[in-house]
Amino acid sequence: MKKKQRVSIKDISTELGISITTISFIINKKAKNRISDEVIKKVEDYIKKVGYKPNTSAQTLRTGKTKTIVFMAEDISDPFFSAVAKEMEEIAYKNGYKMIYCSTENDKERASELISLFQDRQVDAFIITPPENFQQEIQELIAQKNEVVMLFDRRYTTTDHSYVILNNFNGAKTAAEKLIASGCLNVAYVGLASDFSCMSERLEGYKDAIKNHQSQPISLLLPFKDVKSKAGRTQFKNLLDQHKNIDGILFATNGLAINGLKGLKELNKKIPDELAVITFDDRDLFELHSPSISVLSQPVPALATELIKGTLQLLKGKNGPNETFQKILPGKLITRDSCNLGVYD
Amino acid sequence: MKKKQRVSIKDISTELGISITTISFIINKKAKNRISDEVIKKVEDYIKKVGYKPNTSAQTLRTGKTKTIVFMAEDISDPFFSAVAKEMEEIAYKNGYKMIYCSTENDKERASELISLFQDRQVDAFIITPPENFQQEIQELIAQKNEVVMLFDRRYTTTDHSYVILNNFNGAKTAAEKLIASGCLNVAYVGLASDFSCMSERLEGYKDAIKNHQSQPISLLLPFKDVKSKAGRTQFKNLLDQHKNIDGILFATNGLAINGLKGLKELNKKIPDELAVITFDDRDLFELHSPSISVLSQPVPALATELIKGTLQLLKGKNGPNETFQKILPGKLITRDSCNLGVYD
DNA sequence: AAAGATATGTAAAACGTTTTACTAAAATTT
DNA sequence: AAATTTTAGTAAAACGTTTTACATATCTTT
Repeated sequence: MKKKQRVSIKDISTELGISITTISFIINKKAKNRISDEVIKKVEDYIKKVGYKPNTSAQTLRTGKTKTIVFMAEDISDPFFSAVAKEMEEIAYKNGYKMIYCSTENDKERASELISLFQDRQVDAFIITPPENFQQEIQELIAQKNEVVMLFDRRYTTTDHSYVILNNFNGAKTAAEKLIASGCLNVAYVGLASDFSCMSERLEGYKDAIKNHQSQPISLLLPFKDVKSKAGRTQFKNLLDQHKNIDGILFATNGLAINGLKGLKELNKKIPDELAVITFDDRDLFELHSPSISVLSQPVPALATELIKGTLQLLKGKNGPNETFQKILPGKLITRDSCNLGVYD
Repeated sequence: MKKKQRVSIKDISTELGISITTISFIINKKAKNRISDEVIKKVEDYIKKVGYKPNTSAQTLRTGKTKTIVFMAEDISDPFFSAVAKEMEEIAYKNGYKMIYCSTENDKERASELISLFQDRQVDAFIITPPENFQQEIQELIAQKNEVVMLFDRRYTTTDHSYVILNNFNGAKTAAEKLIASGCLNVAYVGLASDFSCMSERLEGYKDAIKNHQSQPISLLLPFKDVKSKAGRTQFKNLLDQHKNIDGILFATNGLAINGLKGLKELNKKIPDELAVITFDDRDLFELHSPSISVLSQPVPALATELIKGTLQLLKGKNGPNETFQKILPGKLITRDSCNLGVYD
């Protein structure tokens, strides 16, 4: 019923007999040394009283800024990304920014379309987990300098840009070393066939950990499309078949681990007696699994905080348009029953 | 480097020597019987050529419409809600709408703040899973008629409004009947102490299923804050302790089930031999669990499609501002190992 | 051929801000 | 007391649309 009429600066102006300019200055904290304290107080009180809120579209139209940050995740319904999204949203709002989420599905075309769409909508910043083979597009996006660009989860070593990522090398190394320490003699690595930095870094971390412990690395790199597929599971089982001596597995993502665990269940493999397991990315599934699965967990709150704080800092742009923000955060090994081999020695 | 300059209607106007008005009419498909086909084609071709996209803020400023839909979920990082969100986003974009997500955390204050915030931002529609004790606020929101309001997952039977929900009664009944059919003699219900319609409907469905099979219903209703807590788990264990004869459990939400399964693990209860289990809401965790857990799964794609289609329909507003959109969709029982008691008879 | 109808188009106001360039009065300096 | 600076404030343009009200030319009817 009561369609309440929004009050505009003009309304305040006529009501108080003060010019629009003056009021705008006061609202935007540009009134110091320009407007008397008396008038400032009068206006501020009135604004509070009537609950005035500036019209966002008018502000955007005038300034070209939308106060909007886009988070383009690989898949926003993935618990890892959605948890990060949720944390960021909180901080963004407190700083007067709204966030929009979307998913690339690791699809180049889709990602390009989304970027173009959001550029039309004049967003101020992109936080992106780029799909594969996307370096060129990211470079162009950065070069245009229309928006702040922050990469997440993946970075390019041959381009200078802002990013927040996990210390993937150390994480993988720690996890693989844990498997070795638990008594594994032949640790295999199951990862993604991908140009993502995080994937090569994890593989390198694994290799570094095992180099003095087993004759050669054993790895399976699946294409993205097979992470959750039966075909992927078959390839995984084949690996175990070809290398009967494998007694430990490091999964590079939670998706790979879930599919892998399904495969192990189908093969009736006993964890950890026959095979110890550690995976990247914690999920409550892993805690509840029988046996519970050890994980290299990503520090979600810290990642989210750094991401959004870094982005906001770049948006303020105090250090010029070429400033970058780069953070590499350590993961944390959570030991559960899936790698307790040593216990049974 | 190449900051490409956005082209405006005015640019097109001066370039083509055609008035702004005419061009606007053509863009908005209001040119029929007003402008010659020749001019229409000329303008449309030019627009395509230069890739003109209207400035959203200017449109909003002029029309008061933002082409934005807010999805206020209980927790957007919950797999169920984020899956629904993702599906809706897709369709919304295709229809020229963008979506914003946020989480109420089942907190009244927070929900009110969010609504107020988004009203300031002039969003066009709210899709809401209301927190508890929020009926009054929802009623007021609807009465203001400034935005389209669509409820999800919960509804109020004493207010006329739009909603899309699961057929909770039938779902709970089907699940409980399955437990009975599997040989359970004493089925307990673990739910939420809540004024949510879905919760009372599920409880009723359970009661209806068991009324001719066991002397009396056994139920535990936990407060929202204890769903994931240790305290909740303790209460659950106490229930089992007080009713030694319980041989089947129906969990009303996946959160309750996860915590409950942890409790059962701590008690070393054998599923399904000692205790059969079914829960609402499928998650890959349940498939992977040992034994795999039977679920009453919600039809996520259908729910999402109905939600967004309904909202878009109301936004078009062909049938006046008092039109409502109400859909109740059936769930699907997915039978897995956790209720295969009968097999062992 | 005059009157009316139709086809084709445009001028200008409005949406609500921000910001540049200005004015007028008061205070300070010379 | 004149010149200068400071203080306190404002007018008006601009951002890019949509839409109302109007204008002109052409066609149709009488």
